[in-house]
Amino acid sequence: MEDFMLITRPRGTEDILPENISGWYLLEATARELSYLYGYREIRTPIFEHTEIFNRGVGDTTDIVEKEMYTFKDRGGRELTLRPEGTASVVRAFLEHRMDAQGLPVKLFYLGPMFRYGRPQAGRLRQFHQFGVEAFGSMDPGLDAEVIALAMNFYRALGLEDLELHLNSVGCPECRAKYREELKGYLEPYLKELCNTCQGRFERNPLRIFDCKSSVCQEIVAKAPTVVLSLCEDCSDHFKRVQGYLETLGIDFILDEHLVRGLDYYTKTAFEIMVKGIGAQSSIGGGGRYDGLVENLGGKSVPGIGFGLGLERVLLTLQAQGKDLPQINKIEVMVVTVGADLNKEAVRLLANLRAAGFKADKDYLERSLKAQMKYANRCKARIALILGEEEFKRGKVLVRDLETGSQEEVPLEEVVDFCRQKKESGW
RNA sequence: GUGGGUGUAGCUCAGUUGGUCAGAGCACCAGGUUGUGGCCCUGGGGGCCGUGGGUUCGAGUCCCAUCAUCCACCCCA
Repeated sequence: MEDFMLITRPRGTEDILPENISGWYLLEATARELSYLYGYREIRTPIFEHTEIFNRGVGDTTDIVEKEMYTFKDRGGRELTLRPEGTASVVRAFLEHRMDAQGLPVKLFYLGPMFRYGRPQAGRLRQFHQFGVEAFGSMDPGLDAEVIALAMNFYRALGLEDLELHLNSVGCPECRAKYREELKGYLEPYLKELCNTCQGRFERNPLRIFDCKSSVCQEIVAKAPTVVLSLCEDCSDHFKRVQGYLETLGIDFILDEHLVRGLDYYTKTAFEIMVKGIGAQSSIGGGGRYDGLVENLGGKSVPGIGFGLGLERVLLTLQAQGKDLPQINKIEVMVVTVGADLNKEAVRLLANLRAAGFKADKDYLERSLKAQMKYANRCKARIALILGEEEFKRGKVLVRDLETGSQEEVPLEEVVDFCRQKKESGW
């Protein structure tokens, strides 16, 4: 192993440093609060699963499965994969624990790291984090709307602006198969004009040609028949009712007939939330219905719907839109000593402050008063409690307000209360 | 997997056609103020100039490779 590897993080991973942690606390807290508000309960599944779960769940013709998974054998020879997304694992857990036996629907949410191997760029990492929800057991289009509303409210709670909700229906296996043939029929005459990748997609997954960014393909596909027109009655009705519920909830959406999600399991409702300003990546979340997935993974036929959204991209968007995040790592009170050895007193006072709920600290480098004050300033402390020889002999402590610069003597035994009062009255 | 840009101090970056080129600002530490932070002044510690080869009397500078990083394609969150 090269030396540099010892202190270099693996490509496409990030250290989240103390100065950047506030945003994560905010996202995680918002996700949890909102989920519970909507009746979703948290589930934590392993970070790796049997590879087969993803092959079967996500679909083995998808890019994710074909070339983006971290797959390895453990010492017992098991084929394992670091999860590239959340849904397959949650469905597996749903089945393994017979969660349907407790009555449907089952509404779950998760928060955690996902892994996909690809060239890193703005908004794309090999280890990234998602917040997602999954709801099992109901075909009600109202549930589709609820899931979408939850996602949109997450962004709104954080103050994000200029989001676009793209909505489509990819139909059920029956009408999709029918549509697939229709689309192929339309594309056939243009086959040679399509870009190389799309020529390959023609047989395997012609719907994905809609996603192609080549202008030639876009032009051809622009006049292609759309999924929506070939939806069966059930799917078409479902789609209309989802839209009706969204309108009821006051959620704007853009009908996007070209929206095709990259995971194979979606049926009927598919959606994606787009935003500008975070580089070439514009999708900060997406999801849809997956009525066949549970059965596919060996369970009974239980419908499901969910979303997954990328927390790094949400953070990038917050930054791009100039939202500042609350600082949670400020020290409130710094205990400072000067003169004779008052360290024991300082330690005692510090303990009392902390017991009273103050974020408090002291110097441990035997630094000068000046250096200690500087440190207090750097820690953004509001108050410096200065223990000086002379005051201490009289049983007093100097309380210095580092923001206003005012300073007064307070009896040692009253100083914690004094700080509390200052804090309660807004310092 | 493909393409392009960039790697010099903890950070942001200067460094002229190869010849004091080891630099600045910020940050850090100390002093000015022998008991008081922020502003100011003075000083200090810190660099295998990403790594390995090559060209040359001489390479931070040119060439090759490699790694890392950023951006884009691809794909998606």
